[in-house]
Amino acid sequence: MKTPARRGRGTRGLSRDEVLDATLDLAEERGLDAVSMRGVADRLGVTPMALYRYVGDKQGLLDGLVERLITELPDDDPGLPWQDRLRALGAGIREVARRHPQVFLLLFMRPTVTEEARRARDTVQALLRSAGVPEDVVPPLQRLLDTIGMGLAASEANGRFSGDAADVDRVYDLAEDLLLTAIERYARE
Amino acid sequence: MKTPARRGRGTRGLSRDEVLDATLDLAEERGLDAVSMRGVADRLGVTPMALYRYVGDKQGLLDGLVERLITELPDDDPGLPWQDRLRALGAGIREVARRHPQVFLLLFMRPTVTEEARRARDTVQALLRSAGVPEDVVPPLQRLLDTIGMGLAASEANGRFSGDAADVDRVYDLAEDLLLTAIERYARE
DNA sequence: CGCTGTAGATATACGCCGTATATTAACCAC
DNA sequence: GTGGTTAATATACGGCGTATATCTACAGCG
Repeated sequence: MKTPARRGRGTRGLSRDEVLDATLDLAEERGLDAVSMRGVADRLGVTPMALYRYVGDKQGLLDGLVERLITELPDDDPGLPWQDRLRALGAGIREVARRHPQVFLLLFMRPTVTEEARRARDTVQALLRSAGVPEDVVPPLQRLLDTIGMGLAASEANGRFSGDAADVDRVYDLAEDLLLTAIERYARE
Repeated sequence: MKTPARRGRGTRGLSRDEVLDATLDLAEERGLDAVSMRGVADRLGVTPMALYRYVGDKQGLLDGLVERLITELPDDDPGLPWQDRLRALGAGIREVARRHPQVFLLLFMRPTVTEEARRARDTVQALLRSAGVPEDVVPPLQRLLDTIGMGLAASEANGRFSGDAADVDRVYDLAEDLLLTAIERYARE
């Protein structure tokens, strides 16, 4: 047995998924500031430079993190009434933001280009269509919806809403009310 | 003349305002990543350690930056109709975000505690009151307003809205429409 | 005027970061 | 086996935040 450790020199054993798993764990445990090439590599029992093959560079690592965040969102169930689907989506976003407060902010910095992001966008647009929103309003309204959901979740998770939990809930209730009536109004026209 | 340079060793010549001015300039010219203790110090012709007396540490520097961002918002004119005041505020936020895209994201990470932030919050609340929004709805609605404005501005300035300018404008129009009718609805009750 | 305490700056150094470059070791096809 | 390729390591560089120690110009006081 020449390779006592799990991975020898030229052995292919690492993978992009493994790297991102470790990164997400690290971010959850010790915050985004603790996410460094060296930190992730240590957690994998590997040299920092080994990561570059799989994520390109540090920015690529963060992009991968964002990608993962989106996949943590709950699946949409098109069978439900659109109101319930909207609420479920909101709750999902809120939970993801709570789990990864600082990482969540990265969502504001990247355009919707990855496959996962596209899928999430299409989900919301399908939801709006099934609510009866006319086609030309769907794209901008989807963007507005995204922004409000992400903005609220980011604010709460990062402590910008400093009051007690009940106050924060009121803001969410208000947003929900506002959005539901807006969608209904556009659907009626 | 023993002190050829403007600031000799023990001369008191630096100030917190001077430091933050230089920081904001640097951030605008070369982005947030270029904002480092060394970078700011260089721009002031000073040693990095000299900054610590005025801003505490790097986080304090960034907090000061956020504070400055808020003061860049346009002044509110209570004489105007509340609809116009709301639009002016939105345009102001949008412009600040455009000028300092990355710095703007820091707003999501800090609670509303500084004097400047409090003033901005009170402005929005006063606006809502003068629109006739009942007292118990004012605080949560103000938070929602803030979040939507900041979320849209942050998204646009950081490139999350990838489409052309007309598409982005449509989102803002939609938000404005949505908020105006919502405020009117709450004011009527 | 000289003395001294102190405030405001510098000098130096440490450990961490991202990553460019060069090297090495395991595997594959022939 | 042997050569080429792939996936890892080793090393090094410049920049970062900042702890610590030092220095120096001034203020207050006799």
